[in-house]
Amino acid sequence: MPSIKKYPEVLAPSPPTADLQTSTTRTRRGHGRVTLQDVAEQAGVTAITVSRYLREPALVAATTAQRIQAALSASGYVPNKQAGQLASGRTQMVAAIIPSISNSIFSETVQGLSDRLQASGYELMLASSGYSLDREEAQIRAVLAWSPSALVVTGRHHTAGALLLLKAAQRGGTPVVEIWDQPADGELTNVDAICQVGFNHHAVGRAMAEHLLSLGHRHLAYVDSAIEEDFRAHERGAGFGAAVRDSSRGRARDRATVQLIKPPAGDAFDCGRAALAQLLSSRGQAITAAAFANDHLACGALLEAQQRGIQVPTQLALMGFGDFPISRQLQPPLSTVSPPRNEIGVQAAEVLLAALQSGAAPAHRALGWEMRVRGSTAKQSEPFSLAPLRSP
Amino acid sequence: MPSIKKYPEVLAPSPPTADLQTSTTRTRRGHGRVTLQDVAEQAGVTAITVSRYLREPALVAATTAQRIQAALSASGYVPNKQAGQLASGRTQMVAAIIPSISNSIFSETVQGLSDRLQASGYELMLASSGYSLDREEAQIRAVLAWSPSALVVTGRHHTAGALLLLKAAQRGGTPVVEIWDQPADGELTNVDAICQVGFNHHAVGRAMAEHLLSLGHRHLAYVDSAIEEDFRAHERGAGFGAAVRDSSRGRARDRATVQLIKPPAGDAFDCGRAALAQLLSSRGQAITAAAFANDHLACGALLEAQQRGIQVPTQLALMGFGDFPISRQLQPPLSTVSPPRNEIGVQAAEVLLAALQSGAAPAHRALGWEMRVRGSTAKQSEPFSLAPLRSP
DNA sequence: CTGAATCATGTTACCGCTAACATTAGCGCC
DNA sequence: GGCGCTAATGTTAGCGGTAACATGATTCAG
Repeated sequence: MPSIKKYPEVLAPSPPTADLQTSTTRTRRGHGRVTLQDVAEQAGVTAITVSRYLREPALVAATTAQRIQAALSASGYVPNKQAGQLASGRTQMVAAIIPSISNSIFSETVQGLSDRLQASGYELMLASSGYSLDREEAQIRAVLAWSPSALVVTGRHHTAGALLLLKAAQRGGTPVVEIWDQPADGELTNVDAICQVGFNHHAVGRAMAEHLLSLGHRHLAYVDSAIEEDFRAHERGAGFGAAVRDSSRGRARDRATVQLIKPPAGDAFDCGRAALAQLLSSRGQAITAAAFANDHLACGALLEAQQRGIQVPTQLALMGFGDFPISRQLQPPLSTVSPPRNEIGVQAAEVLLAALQSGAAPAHRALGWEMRVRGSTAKQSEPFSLAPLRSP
Repeated sequence: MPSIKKYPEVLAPSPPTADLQTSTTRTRRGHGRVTLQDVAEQAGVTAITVSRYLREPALVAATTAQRIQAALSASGYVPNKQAGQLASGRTQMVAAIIPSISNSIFSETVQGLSDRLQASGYELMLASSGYSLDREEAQIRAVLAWSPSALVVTGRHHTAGALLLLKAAQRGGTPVVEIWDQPADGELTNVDAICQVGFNHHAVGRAMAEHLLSLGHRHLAYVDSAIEEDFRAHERGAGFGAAVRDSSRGRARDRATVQLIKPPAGDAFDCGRAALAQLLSSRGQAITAAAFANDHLACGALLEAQQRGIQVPTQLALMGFGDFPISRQLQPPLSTVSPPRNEIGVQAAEVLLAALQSGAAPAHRALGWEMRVRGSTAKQSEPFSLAPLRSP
């Protein structure tokens, strides 16, 4: 008596959705889902014809198409991407690894990326590294196992191992793009470098310094991010410092000074508040203007200044980076640099989609940013040296 | 003369990473990646042994394990999840669909979800519906094609089609969880309802009203979200209204009134500012306290009040929802309700992981929230009726 | 009316991995 | 020394699709 081979735990005892009989020839496995085969049987064709109908409807005859369409909707067929991908070697998925999902600066980029990709039929697989390069490497490794169509990583700093993986992926035909960054001036961009969609943070730092210098400030500070691995913030700081030093090159007097302040870790607004205290207690010449690694820090300082009765910008000018919604709401509104948060995501998607279509390597794309000068760094009617900040 | 069948465009002309010869028997396809087979040949075993080593190292002999390990690292093998999933019927991926990625309230939930899932070896596939139920349905359909291990959707409002898909998935053994929501009081929860991890927004609305009523306010307003499909905000409004009306039930005098205000769409802070204007120009009894659909709206109103010289909370008490970082920074700090933003993600992940392990349906989980009473609704020394807001 | 071109569909052989079962070797023990 | 038992590895047959090629039915030029 032939024993009926039993299915491994079939999770759905009831047939899925509609009551078409599952093909009787099934021998061992079968995960209990409606397959192309099932649809094809119902429509009186073979699986490949249904497959064709789904991918290129023009290839099947109109009458067949109708029968297939009917069978499809009757069965509630859901294609199996895994199978399709395995067979075709193509996935319709892009993996992205960002430092933090909850950080608003990246979440808008993810939104742009996701929207643009979905519009072209790609899914997004998201991982966050928590600003750790080691975790980033592990996650690159993990997502590569899904054979993504393309890969998005944040910034141009990676572990050696991660870089190997990225370059190998690139060579293997999986476009890779680094977002939110561009090499600093003078840094060599070698040929097999990874495509970048972003902007030069060093230049942003310079521009911030130049803005403050142009207003007559001579004793400046840059309040860096508390996050060790926020390389982009550090780089803006480096640019800021370089610009200040350059401005005094060859001068005997009226030399500008710059101080780098590193706040303790914690809530960004609170960090900003703490940084203000440090600014006020700076030894030597009193600081009259400060740039911050991001708007939250700057807003914290601005609010703290308000509470301490320090006049902004008269006694102390402040500016941020990021152009967060809150920044223009405060009194005075915060001067800041507006990066193309959403646009970076959209452009990264477009660069990747173009590369996927053409087969060529993705192309760098330098994006613009804007300085938004507002009340917190408004022009002074009086020169600063005449109204110095009295340090407490 | 037997013609050699050519490969379809192989994207990587150079062999991947290491220079082990690809198996010579390959006939047609082959996407040019290192396979288990390749590793197995190098290690002198068959593919299944390598597969076992990777999944359950204890099952292979120590000496074999060493050879396999050597072959693995020499080849730079990256497993093919698609193939593994197709064969095993199991994916290590959870799909989540949220209204908006860039909205900070959800991004923290996604962070919690992602972190917890990754800790258990699951990947996260993310889609955002842009607060549209139709797009949500389309995206549920799309992600189901990836046979996710589990599915996360936001809220308990879905199109009829989406609901069918979700229930079918659930029956098919794919756990589904709705986050950020719980049914309102009295709403029937039928048996095959979908698991929910969140809290009751109606109750939050009630609590907000009760807080304001307990401070002596009698003329209240709820400023709703400008987003049509922010059902949770509407529900808090409904709870708010119900509590106000309940408080006056059976009373002849000193009855409380409530007004629902819908701000125009736009930047949340600006909406809040505009809402303040509406509050001040309300006909009838002057409003002395307002609750907002979220902290951004409330902060906007608070800032606008500051600029108009309206005393908060003396003339007008304000409270928000969400407990965003900025809220406790303003002067006066904003009273608000603190939802378990991150915790919802973590708990959703745990509920799903538990369901996946046990095979049982995921369990509901009601999460707590806290009211944070701060300066913007501080207790009055004088009863409010004696210091009414002079409407302009 | 015939043969080439075209259209619509089918057949076969995989993609890379794993479940289920099969086999082999080694071991202890009466 | 043969038996059962376990440990380690192998064999087979898929998972559910799709690429490449094959085939049969039409169409149409000459």
